[in-house]
Amino acid sequence: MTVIKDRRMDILQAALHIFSKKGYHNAKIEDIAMEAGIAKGTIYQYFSSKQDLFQQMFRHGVERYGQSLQEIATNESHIRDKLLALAQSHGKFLEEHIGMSEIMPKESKLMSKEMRCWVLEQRDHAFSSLEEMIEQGIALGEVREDTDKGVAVLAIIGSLFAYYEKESRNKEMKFEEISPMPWVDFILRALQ
Amino acid sequence: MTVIKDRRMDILQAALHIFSKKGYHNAKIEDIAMEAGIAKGTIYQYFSSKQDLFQQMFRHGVERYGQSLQEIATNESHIRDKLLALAQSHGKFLEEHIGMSEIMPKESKLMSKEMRCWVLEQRDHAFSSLEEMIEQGIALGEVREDTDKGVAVLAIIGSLFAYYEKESRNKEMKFEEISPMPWVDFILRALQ
Amino acid sequence: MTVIKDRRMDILQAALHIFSKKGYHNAKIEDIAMEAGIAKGTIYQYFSSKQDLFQQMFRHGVERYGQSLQEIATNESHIRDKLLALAQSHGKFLEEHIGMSEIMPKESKLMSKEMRCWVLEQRDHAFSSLEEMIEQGIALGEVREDTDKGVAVLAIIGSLFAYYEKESRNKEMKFEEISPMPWVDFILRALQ
Amino acid sequence: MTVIKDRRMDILQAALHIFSKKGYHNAKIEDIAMEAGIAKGTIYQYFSSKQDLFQQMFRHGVERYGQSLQEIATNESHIRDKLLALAQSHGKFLEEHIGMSEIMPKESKLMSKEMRCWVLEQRDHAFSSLEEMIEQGIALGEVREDTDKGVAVLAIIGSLFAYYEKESRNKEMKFEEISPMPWVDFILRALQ
DNA sequence: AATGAATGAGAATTCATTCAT
DNA sequence: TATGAATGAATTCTCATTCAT
Repeated sequence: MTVIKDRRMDILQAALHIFSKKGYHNAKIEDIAMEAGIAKGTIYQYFSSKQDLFQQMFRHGVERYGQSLQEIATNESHIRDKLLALAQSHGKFLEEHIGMSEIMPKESKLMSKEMRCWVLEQRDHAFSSLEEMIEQGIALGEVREDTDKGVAVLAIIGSLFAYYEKESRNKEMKFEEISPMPWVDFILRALQ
Repeated sequence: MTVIKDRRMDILQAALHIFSKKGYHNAKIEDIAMEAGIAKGTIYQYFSSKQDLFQQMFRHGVERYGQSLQEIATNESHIRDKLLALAQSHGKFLEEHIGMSEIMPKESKLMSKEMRCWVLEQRDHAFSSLEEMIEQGIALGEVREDTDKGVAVLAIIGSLFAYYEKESRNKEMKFEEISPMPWVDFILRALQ
Repeated sequence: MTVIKDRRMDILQAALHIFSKKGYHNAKIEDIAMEAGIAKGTIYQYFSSKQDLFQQMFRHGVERYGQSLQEIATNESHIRDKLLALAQSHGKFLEEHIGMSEIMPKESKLMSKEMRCWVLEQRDHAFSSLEEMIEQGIALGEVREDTDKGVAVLAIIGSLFAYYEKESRNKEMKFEEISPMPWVDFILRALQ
Repeated sequence: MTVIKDRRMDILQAALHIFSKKGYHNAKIEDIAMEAGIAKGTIYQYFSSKQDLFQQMFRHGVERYGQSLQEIATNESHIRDKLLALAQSHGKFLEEHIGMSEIMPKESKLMSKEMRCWVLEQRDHAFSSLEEMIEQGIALGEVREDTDKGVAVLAIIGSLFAYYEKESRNKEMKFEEISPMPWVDFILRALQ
């Protein structure tokens, strides 16, 4: 069985790595090519421009994050387990996409209007999943009925990011090693 | 009475505006000069480089944010009022510094090591103030004793950012017009 | 048979020409690129900066001059023939490197400390070769025994430059056409 | 008696100092102003441009050198004393105008055509004086009759510059402290 | 006359993109 | 299809010069 190398995927991976490490403007096409083990020109066989590469990479990452989040939010387990899984998944994602959360730029050039729309849609999807999670929690009697779902979701996401960011900076540990329990406990207190 | 124009301040303001709108790399020195109503070269009379300008602007913003946060966190009022004030101050700050939260880049070139340290210090100051706020709340019986202060602070900050970001994007309103009440209520539920 | 173009050499040649004609600061990178028949950016594929280009060009020229001088000074011929060869070689060199003698600048920025050292070393090498030439002349009875070798060498070099400079300016002839005989005769009188 | 400060002279002095130290292009007008103890703008009250300042400074230096040389060359003393005086005067001049010999650039922008002509004229004057010196030496029987005056003059000047340059670089002494005797002896051997 | 803040033309350098091999 | 040398638009920064005070 031959290993079929998917050049496109190699490049996407390399782009993720380099963009995350250096940010869009400091990442050189050549860096990415080198990381992918190919020549500069080859990238243009698969992507029409640096911007295109960035957008496709971004889209790829967002999709995967959204999927994983949806799966967790809509499975059958208890709210506590879901929050736990959410946090773990977030940590794992950060491990791979380290720095990605910091490169989403406002620059209109980087994000076409459609792309921006798509990102917001994806976010809304994700938020819907999480709101559904809250609803299920309410249905199961695990979450207080008077919970403002919208705010709860924002607080969950916002504090999750802040928590991982702070923890990873203070203790020099990998994202996956960070214990999500304190965060889960805190959130649960607001929900229950 | 002559109006004394403080060129340096003008430039700092213009820089804040342009950097926020376009991001560091897409903001041209000439844009900033134009916004400040001066010529390109004049900027270099007050700042040694684009990077220097960025850092001074950034420092200026961070300092002001930190001060306002500290004042609120350590005054005499109840926890609810403090959270409210915090949110309002945040909204007001975002109004002026629109987009600033999105331009803090990972790029090591933009942030000298000392600068980075200083920023983290400032953050720690801010976090300390907020932890103190929680403690006072506990002392006053307004906050549950078993609250994990560190996590609480992270959740407060993280969810505050997320809340304002989402609200402002959905409803097209100014930051100052966003009602902080839903957020305050949610956070209080976790604390009480 | 394809003509293999050595871009690096082309650029070095062009740089020599332009720097010689205009001096370091008035020589624009674009001028040099144009002279070399390439685009501005291409120069930076071969040299890291204008300064780097200057230094490499300079080093190249100095090396060649030093080699030719050493060969002449240490061969087997009589002192008169050596002086003659020296002058001819100098003329030929000036023809190619026209103006080079006038661009060696004091500016510390143009010459790194190591480069400066290297240049002085090269000079010392050259002077040693010439002193040896004088010694051989003494050994052969062609030069007076009481000759101060150090001063003689300086006088030879200094007057050689002055001679060619003056002659070329007065009579509008090429360097190679200038007769070195009057100079040789004068120097010999000091040596014999 | 009040000391009448001649601003123009102050500036000329400062310019000489700074241009000599840094070369034309690296000398900033502000540097010169600072050295002269005045403000940048003031220079433009006395000189129409940087170039004008350079030329006037240059002219001033060349004139003084030429005068001193002429005086020495045409006085009544013996050839040996004249050469000695020449060397001493040269050393003294270098002391004041340190580096000046290295800033005369080819750049056509720095030297107007008339200026260039004038410089060459001055040189011819100087050379005439020196040729006259040789002639007097011949008349007095101190110099061989068959001396090629033109070449002799060139050799005198060329070797004088080389001698001082080398000596000053090797031994770290001031120009005035360098003994001109070895040089005088060598030149005399060629002349006698 | 003296000042020095403001100006803006001009130059070095970078790097995404092209295209001949 | 893959390459990487060549390109040149775009941007930062410098500093001689001006001019209102």
